Amino acid sequence: MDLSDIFESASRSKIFADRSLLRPDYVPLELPHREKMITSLGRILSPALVGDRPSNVFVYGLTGTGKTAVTRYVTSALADHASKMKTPVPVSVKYINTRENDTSYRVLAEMASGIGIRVPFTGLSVAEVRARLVGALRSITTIYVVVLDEIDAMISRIGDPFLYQITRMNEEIQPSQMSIIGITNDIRLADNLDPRVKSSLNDEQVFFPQYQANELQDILAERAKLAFLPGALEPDVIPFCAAIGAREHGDARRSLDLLRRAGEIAEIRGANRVQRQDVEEARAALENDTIIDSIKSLTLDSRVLLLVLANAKLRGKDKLTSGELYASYENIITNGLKDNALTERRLADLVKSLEMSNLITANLVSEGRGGRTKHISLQIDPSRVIQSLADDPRLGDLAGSVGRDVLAHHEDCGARRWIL
DNA sequence: CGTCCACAGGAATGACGGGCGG
DNA sequence: CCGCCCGTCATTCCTGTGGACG
Repeated sequence: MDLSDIFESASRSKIFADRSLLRPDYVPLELPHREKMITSLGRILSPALVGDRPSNVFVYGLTGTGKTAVTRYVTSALADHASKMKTPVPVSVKYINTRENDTSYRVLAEMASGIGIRVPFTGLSVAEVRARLVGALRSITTIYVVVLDEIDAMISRIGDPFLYQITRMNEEIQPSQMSIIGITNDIRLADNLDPRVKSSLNDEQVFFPQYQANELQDILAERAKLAFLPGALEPDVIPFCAAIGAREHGDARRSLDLLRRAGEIAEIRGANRVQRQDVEEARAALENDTIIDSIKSLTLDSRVLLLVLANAKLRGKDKLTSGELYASYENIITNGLKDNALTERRLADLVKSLEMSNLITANLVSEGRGGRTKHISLQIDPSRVIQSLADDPRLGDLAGSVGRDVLAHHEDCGARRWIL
């Protein structure tokens, strides 16, 4: 088979009609079981069409409950409608993901770009960016609806004073007006906010409950109708994907990912139907992907931490204290990897970020006279860690020897010891 | 009931590369 | 090209702390 055959067969899929409909960022035209949220958000924003500033809104709901899709859908419908019917005041809409744009500078820069102002992505002072944004809004007249997605991520990084600053901008940007839609999956976010921010941002709320399994089925079926070729899905595939998503807090994104990945697996298999078995494999593959991806993005120091934890776990010690971890880490680093090990303080931050990416857990414990420390343990299969680190030229040998040593360890119990 | 362990984690500071405006 | 400011990484110095031990 030559290349053109491969490309040819790939372009004539036996499974997918349009794979892009299953991508996570696709905003569908139909959002089943979200009619209520669509109408309430629409009602909240509708004053924009008659030239009034809509209230600020908080949109609550766990991941994969359709917050982002509904908000994007409603805001873009609002903008379309406004431009079509030539409203007295034009309406502009900007969607900003504050996890990707997680500094005040970048958020302000994105806000500026939403009304056509280009700001260099670094180099100016925050105050300067803000001034340009305000100036631009003042020079035109618009109702500017700004969506701040994953706003909890932003607040934990830059804090709510920034949010307060944004809400206060309204006083300076006349004749323009601005509304903020904050999207969060932290249900209790408002409780921890500065009361002033809370009162101005929390005028209106839209809550997104978890999807039930049967609702997820509807969503998947709706999407599958166009994404897959007729008859490409075994009848139990969609219910199975829905069941998995339902079990994980009613997460539609998760279900859709599974469905797409299962389709890809079936396609690679050369089959023309997706089976339940493909979904099983898709689940394992997706899990593996996120682990590999997060390990790949780590620095040498964090990788060594994982390696130490993997080694300990393979030897039956699944918990290390911060002190033990640091000692082993320092040992490896100074034995030829780098000149200087990081300090304990810095390592504490690395541990924290590893914990954030769910690779490890770190529980604060106090053992009286034994002191106060963290019990740190690997959350993933240690062989995965070793496998992922084996192609790091700096760690390959080390990772390999951990693996070999454990093999040897199993063969003749404890005859050899591999010292970290 | 105070001590004291083994850290946690905040604050201040600095080095550094990127990228502006002038 | 300079001076400035940015975000990021890292260090130094520091105060805080849950609970077993004495």
